[in-house]
Amino acid sequence: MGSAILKPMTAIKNRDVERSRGKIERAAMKIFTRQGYHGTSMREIAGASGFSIGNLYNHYPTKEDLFVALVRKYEQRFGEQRAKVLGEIDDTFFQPAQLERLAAAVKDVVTENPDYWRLLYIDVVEFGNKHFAHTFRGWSEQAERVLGERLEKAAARGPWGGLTPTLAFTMIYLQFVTYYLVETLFRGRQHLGVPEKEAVNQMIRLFTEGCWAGKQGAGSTAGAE
Amino acid sequence: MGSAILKPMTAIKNRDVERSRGKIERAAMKIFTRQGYHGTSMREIAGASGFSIGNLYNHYPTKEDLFVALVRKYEQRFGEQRAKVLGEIDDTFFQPAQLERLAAAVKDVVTENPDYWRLLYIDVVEFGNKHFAHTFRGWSEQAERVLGERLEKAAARGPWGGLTPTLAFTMIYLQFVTYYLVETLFRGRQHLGVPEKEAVNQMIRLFTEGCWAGKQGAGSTAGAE
DNA sequence: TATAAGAGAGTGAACGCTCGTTCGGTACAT
DNA sequence: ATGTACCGAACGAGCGTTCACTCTCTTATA
Repeated sequence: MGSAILKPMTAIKNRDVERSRGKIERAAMKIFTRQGYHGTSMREIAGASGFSIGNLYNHYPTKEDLFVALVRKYEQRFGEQRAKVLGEIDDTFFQPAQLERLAAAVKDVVTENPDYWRLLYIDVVEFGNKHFAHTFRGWSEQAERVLGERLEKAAARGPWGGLTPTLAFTMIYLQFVTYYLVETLFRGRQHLGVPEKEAVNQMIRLFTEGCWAGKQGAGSTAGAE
Repeated sequence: MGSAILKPMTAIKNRDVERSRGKIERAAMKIFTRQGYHGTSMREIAGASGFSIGNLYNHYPTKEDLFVALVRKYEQRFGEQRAKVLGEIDDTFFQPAQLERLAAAVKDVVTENPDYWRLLYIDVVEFGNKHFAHTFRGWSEQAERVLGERLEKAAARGPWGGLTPTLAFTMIYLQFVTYYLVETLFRGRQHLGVPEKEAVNQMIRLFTEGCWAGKQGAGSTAGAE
């Protein structure tokens, strides 16, 4: 109670502290994601952020605590960006034009946050996925929460057979993520052998129309030979 | 020529050398993939392999050379395994039953080689993808080479619209890989919210039948409500 | 209003330790 | 004798972390 009156300084100071931590974390992120956790020294981070080694330990008890701070910060930032992108999609998810928009959105989210994925990979190989594991549990529940109502409306619009709309959407989303991850982070320029536009086109066609020539009605409409 | 006669020892010795290197590389792989490149010391590798530090340098000029040897070895091993699995698939690729077999095969390849993927992630974050980048270029060309004839036969069997069989197959393959990678390496147990069997079932359904309720003939054949 | 006391951001030398790598050496097969 | 797989102490550099310190504000007291 009344802490704002008893300590008016904290409000001003906190802004400086946050600015310093921002500087430190920006520098740390840059180096960690390019050299890995064990390949990065506190001295490098200190030098790049413009602070002394000692001061780093005023803000973060250990090197790992600094790393964890980065994980939390960029996890939240990425989560917000993803939620924003998914929020802008209307309930016509599965129409080709809408999937094209989804692909473009995924491209932005993936290519604008390469360091988020690098952080994830660092955690996987150097910490046994200790800090990120929770992200991958209940992924579809998250999708359900964010897209639930709209997906139900989409589901009511057509025949779905045994296909679950939420699952279908998550799989399509994942396919786009994988495509752009390989293209950017793994430097597989045109890894599918065709330009991006064509690759996306093909993915959408596959997802919307399917590829099974033997499907119920198709066999009779086109010559098999 | 005649080196086998001039140097009979080398043949015998080489076997010992290969056995030693095998021991070293097995130990190195285990530690590298659990702690990253910079998080692993030559002393640890020496201890785990049962050799001295000095002897490691008789076989590998530097620590990075040892790492590169691992990359080449396991890249080849993984490539062979993948080729074997793909070779066993007959030319009815896109039938649900066949895709189910493909999913099972991908599951084996992914879950039996988690360290291959860890090595890849290490290279991405600690070496800027220096050693693995070439793997991701011309991926579909590789698929074309391995599956070419069979895919052409499959292509001749049905109507494909604008869909390229090779691309379709690669995308399906990638989707399965992604699914099992997330399940095993990223510990996202049932990350799609349903058991594996159901998830694979849904993926296959999506790929074979598509999900677009508005597709040409579907509206009239099934009740939309 | 002037001032002493306190809190805490920032510093960098120093500590104990581990790192990758080197090198003089042994043991043994040819 | 020659070559080589193997050893392990030693080297210089660099690591994460600590600590005694300064400087700048805020707050309490006179």
